[in-house]
Amino acid sequence: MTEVRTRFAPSPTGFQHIGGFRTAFFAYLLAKHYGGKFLLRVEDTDRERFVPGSIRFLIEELSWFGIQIDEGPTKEELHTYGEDWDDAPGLGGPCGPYMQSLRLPKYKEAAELLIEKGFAYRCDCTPEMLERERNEQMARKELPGYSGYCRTRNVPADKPHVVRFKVPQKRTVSFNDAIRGKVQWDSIPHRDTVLLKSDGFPTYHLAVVVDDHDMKISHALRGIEWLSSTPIHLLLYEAFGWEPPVFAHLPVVNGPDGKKLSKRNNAAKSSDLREQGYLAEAVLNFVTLIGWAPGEGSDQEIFTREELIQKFTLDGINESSGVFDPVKLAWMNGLYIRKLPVQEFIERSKPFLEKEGVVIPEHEFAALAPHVQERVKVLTEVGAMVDFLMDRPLQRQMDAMFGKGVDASKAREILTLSLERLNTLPEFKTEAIDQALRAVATEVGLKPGPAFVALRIAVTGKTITPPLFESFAVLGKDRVLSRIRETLELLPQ
RNA sequence: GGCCCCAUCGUCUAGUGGUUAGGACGGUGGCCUCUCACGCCGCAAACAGGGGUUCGAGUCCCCUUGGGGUCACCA
Repeated sequence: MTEVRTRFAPSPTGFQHIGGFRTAFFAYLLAKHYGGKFLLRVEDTDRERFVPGSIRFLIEELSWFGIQIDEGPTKEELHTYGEDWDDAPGLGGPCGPYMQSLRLPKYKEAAELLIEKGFAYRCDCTPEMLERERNEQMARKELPGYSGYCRTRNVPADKPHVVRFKVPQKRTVSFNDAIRGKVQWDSIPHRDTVLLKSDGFPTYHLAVVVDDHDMKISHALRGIEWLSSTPIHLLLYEAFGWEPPVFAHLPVVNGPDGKKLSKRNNAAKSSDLREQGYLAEAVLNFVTLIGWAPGEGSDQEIFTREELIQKFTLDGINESSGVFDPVKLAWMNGLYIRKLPVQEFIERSKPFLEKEGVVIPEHEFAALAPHVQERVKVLTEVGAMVDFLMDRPLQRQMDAMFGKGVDASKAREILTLSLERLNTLPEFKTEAIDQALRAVATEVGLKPGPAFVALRIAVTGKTITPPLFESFAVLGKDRVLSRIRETLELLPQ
């Protein structure tokens, strides 16, 4: 088998949503599975839709996911677009440039070749003429499309023109899709389509065929929306006399509302996920599982990147569309957070704490980290879990203190007794606090649960916190006692 | 509308002619328990419909229905 080479070929028209990245993951995983190469090619053939910053976004996100690009735009190529930033990677490779706007001569040459061979022709029909033609066709209830008026007119090269592909009307075309099996058309559902635009830029059809061939792409993975233009591409390969790659048309990823993922959909943007405290490895794992499964009766769903590479093959890809379920992602993210070594959990949490203004001594956070780790699904939840460690006035949820046999006077009793017992503790450590407080509960005639509600709120202000005794131990005797005293003042008589 | 793709619990999926249709998320009941989580145990929940083929269909074929895509000098 020749080298497996796949590419992710986005157009820089804005941010990529999670569905776009899944395409990249699949291409990457496939290449790596077979020990091949994964390339990034920028399909910037539409100058009007170009959005500055989108290439940078793409490369940085891929890097966040830990995906190494083997070949792609060089720093100079990026620079051409003002997409250079300080640590832009210098990708490059033997098949460059990797930005289509920098490959214009290649497309022109290819178009000329096709004209010479009689597979294409120049056309100088104006947009107005085409529009009129289309309207007439619609009026006659015909399928709209170019009539082929210029096929035999021999439009000279020095006049403004486009180059059109001479699409044979009566032809059977079929190919073997790696995911769907044989797909066949008994006639070509396209008219003479444009290959080279009048501004000298290629259309997608020409560019993708020329580049995939030029870059020796072995497997072309793309969204299923491309399936219906595959006949054009196949015909183009035939006209050039080139061997087409293996095509794999991927199923769609929909949002939770069942509609195609878009900017409107929540949680569709990878950089948002990062800011929301999701881990790259969890997102990679989860997103790969939309439309792919290991098969063979396996029900494994937690995979390291290496396992993914090892198990990923095209026949594990589904043919039907899937839904991106943020709820399950959150679950999986929680799983990944819990699997993190504590120290790494601490490190990864830091930026989030900082951003939320939760400033606490590292050793205090570290002491509670193991408990926090199993209580959060996303890193943005860490702050609220430990901010009671900050030295600032507490906002206490006083009303939550009452109920289940606890009224104001009972609360006072609990707090007063706790104050006394904690104060006389020889060692302010978890175990000792545990014993002392349980004894208090017993003495006031309450079960630990209800009794500790008052203490929890008194000392942390909240109803939901890491384990109580550990939290007290970290806070230290002075802070705990003074917070209890403060609360005593707040209690109604 | 023509052409093409798709169809298993709410969701992600396993299944490749013979299964009590399995797992996971979510839901729900319980255990554990200082709150919240974690963990563990249980329950509910699916083969879109109709025809074939076959001794036997979730699995193969056809039709219907329902989704989706595509028919540009956008990708």
